[in-house]
Amino acid sequence: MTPRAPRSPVPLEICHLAKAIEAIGDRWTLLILRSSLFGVRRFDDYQKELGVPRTVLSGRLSKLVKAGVMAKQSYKEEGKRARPEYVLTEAGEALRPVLMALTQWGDDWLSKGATPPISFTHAKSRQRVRPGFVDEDGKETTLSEMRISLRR
Amino acid sequence: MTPRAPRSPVPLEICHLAKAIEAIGDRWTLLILRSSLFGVRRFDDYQKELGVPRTVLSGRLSKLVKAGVMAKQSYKEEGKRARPEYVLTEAGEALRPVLMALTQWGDDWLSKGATPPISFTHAKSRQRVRPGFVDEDGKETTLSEMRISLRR
DNA sequence: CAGTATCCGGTCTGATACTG
DNA sequence: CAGTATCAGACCGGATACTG
Repeated sequence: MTPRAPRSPVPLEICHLAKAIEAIGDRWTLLILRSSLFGVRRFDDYQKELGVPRTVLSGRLSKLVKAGVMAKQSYKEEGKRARPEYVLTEAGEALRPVLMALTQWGDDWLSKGATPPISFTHAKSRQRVRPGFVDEDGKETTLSEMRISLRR
Repeated sequence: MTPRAPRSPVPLEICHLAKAIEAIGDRWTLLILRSSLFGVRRFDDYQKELGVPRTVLSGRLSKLVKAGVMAKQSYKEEGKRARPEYVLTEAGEALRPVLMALTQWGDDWLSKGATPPISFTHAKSRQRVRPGFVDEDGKETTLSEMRISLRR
């Protein structure tokens, strides 16, 4: 276990985790990202699904666009006029594993015995897959095999 | 890419990701968890490191204890009197991979070319490790090989 | 140290209405 | 549909003070 420390080895101001928390670490933003990872793209669809106040939604989407996590685009369905949509950028899509890991944490620790409503398996082998860490060859590295290095 | 959908396939009320966001998805809570994963345990140490208002810190720690993510204990150093400390439970410790994944997301997308202040490598091979998904044999499964199943 | 209490100005939340 | 406007109330941020 981690020994007691009066403070973290990485100062807050240069910590990339702290920056990530600053960018997406609030309730509505995380819920918006959840919806968009499920394919929701339109303003009113977010609003209806989450029940988020429209003003707040507007602000959060702008912030996500400015942060480069989402992009505002136009799409056009046949015979209908163009409408805006908010889609994940590559950076946003890269959050999928993070939120999947958080989903499984919820499965494991927040739901007393309930069968998860969504589960992740390997398409062919049907084995359950879980979040972990892999090296460049795709082999798992456990926390105890891992070395955490601080830049001086 | 995920097709456009008017709403998520999993209703919010039963979504374990939504529950996880409810439990730990706010700025201060995430920052507290960051510190505690680095070994911070005492009230004033959190307060000094994060600059969080004492009232807010008090509330967040209580909430985390109630949620089973942290525990309030006593510890005693030699020759000093006992003091409280807030430590991660097993559930809290299980968040380490989630926040490590978020850290790497920050490395990859939030910091224009800056060398990460903290990095994760395999202790022996010295290869960089990244977050991913593994099956029961510890072999990586990519997102495209993965099957996402919904419970009916 | 480890909190709780208080105060104040600001932002966020939530509800509803209005517009292109 | 996709927003902006408005408004009351809650919560937050920051400061400071007080207690065991």
